[in-house]
Amino acid sequence: MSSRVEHALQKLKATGIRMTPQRQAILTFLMESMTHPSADEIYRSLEPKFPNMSVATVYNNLKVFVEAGLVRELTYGDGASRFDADMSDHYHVTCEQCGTIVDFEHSPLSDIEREVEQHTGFVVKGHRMEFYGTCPDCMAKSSSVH
Amino acid sequence: MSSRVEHALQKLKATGIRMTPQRQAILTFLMESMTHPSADEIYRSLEPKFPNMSVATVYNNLKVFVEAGLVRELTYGDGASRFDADMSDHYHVTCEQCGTIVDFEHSPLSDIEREVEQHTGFVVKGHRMEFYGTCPDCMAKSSSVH
DNA sequence: TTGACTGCAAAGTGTTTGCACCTGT
DNA sequence: ACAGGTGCAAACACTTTGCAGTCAA
Repeated sequence: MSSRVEHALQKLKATGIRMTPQRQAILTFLMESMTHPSADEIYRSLEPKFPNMSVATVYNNLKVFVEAGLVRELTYGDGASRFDADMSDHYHVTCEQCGTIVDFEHSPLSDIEREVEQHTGFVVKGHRMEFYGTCPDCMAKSSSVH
Repeated sequence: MSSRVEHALQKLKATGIRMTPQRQAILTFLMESMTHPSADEIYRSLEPKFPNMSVATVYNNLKVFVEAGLVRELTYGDGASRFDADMSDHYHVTCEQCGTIVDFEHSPLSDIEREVEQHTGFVVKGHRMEFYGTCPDCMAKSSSVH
């Protein structure tokens, strides 16, 4: 298990949150995954290891993680929420064809946040930016259809 | 009725989409509204005028408008989608306390889109940015609680 | 030991769909 | 006339909740 996961587990323990095999498996899976999985994807991925685990447990734990500040919930137009255990500042690029979500590292645009504050009178705590388009794979596929 | 609404109705007609009182009312309400209402809010707002209209009709028509490029669907973490008939480039500022959504005019960040393309190989069609924080009203309320 | 967690099933939301009837063009 | 729209209810997908039994600390 990576030290990142261990660090997260420590953080949970410090908050008085109990450690269970399911909880640990869900968090580990999320932290080691690059694909921003949905609750159902997590559920199905862990099924071999936890055949009796219920979806409710996945949802319950995701909520615990989000509240503990370990995980971020991403909502898109389509169906289910996706979950991201990478809490560093980064944006997402989504393929409209196949649904792939890729990270894009970029320093946060704090200057534009200040602009928003000046124009709206809000106190801005953060922002979220999503790009959408077509991924290289889908581009290749559609261009090969002559 | 504003000329903006009339123009939109013309656009629909040109696409071969039939005009009905319900459809017209939903579109007019959306275009004259500043609050990015949800389907249910639209439904309830039009209830006095159309007591027999069903929610399905609201959803059906919103889908028609989105497909016709007249309306944009906004999804947030919480429950329902919200709909925005302002198709100009702008971003949204959401109050985490009361849920108010305010528009923020800003020239689109096309330079960062190009950056994304270079780093990810995607063809980027657009982006969406949401700011979140506290609105002036809620700030006043919380600071008055000594 | 005991409060927190799990699994299950049932309930809740928001949205879509199937179908008979109706209406705009 | 008739393709397309409406209203209604049932179906859906995702998520939450209630509860009895279980387990980590």
